[in-house]
Amino acid sequence: MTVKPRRRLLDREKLEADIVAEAVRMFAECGYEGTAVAAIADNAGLSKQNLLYYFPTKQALYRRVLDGVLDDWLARMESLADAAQEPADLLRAYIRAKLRFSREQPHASRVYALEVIGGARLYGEQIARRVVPLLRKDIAVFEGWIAAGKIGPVNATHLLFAIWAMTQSYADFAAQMTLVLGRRQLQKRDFDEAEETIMRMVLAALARPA
Amino acid sequence: MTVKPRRRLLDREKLEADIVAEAVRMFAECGYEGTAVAAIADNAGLSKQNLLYYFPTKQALYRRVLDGVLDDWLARMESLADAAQEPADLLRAYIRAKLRFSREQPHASRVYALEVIGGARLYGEQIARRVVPLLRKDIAVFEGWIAAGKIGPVNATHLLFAIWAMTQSYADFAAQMTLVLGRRQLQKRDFDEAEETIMRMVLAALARPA
DNA sequence: GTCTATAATCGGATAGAC
DNA sequence: GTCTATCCGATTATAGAC
Repeated sequence: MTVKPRRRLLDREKLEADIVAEAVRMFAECGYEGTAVAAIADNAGLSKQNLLYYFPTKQALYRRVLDGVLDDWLARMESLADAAQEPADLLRAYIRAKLRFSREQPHASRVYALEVIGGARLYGEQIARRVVPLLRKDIAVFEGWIAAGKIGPVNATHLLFAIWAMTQSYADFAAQMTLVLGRRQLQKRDFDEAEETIMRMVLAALARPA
Repeated sequence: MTVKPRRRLLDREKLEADIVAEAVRMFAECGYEGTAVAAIADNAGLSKQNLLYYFPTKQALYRRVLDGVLDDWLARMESLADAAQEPADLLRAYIRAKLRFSREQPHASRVYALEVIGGARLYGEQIARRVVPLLRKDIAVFEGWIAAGKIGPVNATHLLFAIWAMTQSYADFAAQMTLVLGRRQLQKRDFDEAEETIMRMVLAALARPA
């Protein structure tokens, strides 16, 4: 009596997860309007009509995709800000986590970027609710360090924008980077070198004036 | 005999420029697939059929838009790399020019970013032909400085990626930045602070080891 | 839950008169 | 060059049988 519904629930969750995974990939590659629900369904192995049974509208699926993107990203990042570590250690962990997300979930990064570039019309409220407070908190942490004299008087807001931009671009601009590097795709080595270069820039910028 | 055609040519150029300007705005806000030719035509003050007389297909218009984006951007940037200035001066001019482009032509920046994020399917060849050689040349300039001992041994490729990412993001991620800053749109002051912060990071990273 | 069928609309593109 | 009219494929979404 309780076993069967539980079993079915898991099946359904698995199916929905498959659909969402395929939707992430397609929205990232073709954009929201450029992606046909039928194409997502095909690649996920079910009919368009059946997909629309699980997700009543394309917008609902899209929101669900972005929910998942934020869930994953926030789970990786939230644990960082409240640690009472040294600035250099915390920043390395932060940059490493964000770069790792760009490497492991490039489609997720790109779907988010596409939404923001388009003015966050469909998902701006969630960004304001879930992302912005976190960014503000990070900025406050930086400013706390400055006030405590742990780092030099850098502009905390733009420092965070810079870290975000540099790490994000290894997902969003990978196509251009591979052209410059002459590779088919970015390698682990590229991300290691990115981390080192970004860390060098950030740490150097934080130095206290002599 | 020569006057009339000349006059008409100018009219046509002006009309096409208007169409392209409107197309840039719409492609940036809605993406390629999300933009209807009819909407561009409406906003430019002519009929869809008439627009398709000037630009035979939507793709042709899109390519023309990106041609214009690159023309503008390259004209602003190309003059920088061959100057035999000091690294710090040249980098400030470079970062300033790129930030200025993000500020004055945010739509152009975003159309380009959308194309790259989508894998540069429609315009990759042109990027490979017109952009990549320039980026490689910039990287070579950095490496020349390192070899000459003018700057420390930074990774030139990733340094350029970082500069590109940081400056580009003030167009592409403006929607998120305004949410964080609590402003309706980015101000000149924000770009000044961005320039200062980015310059600080880049210059600090270039310092020779003691 | 899955299938067949279909509604309803929109999009890019063309034909041909003026 | 511009207009009216129209084609035709694709797309989201729904109805209803099984």
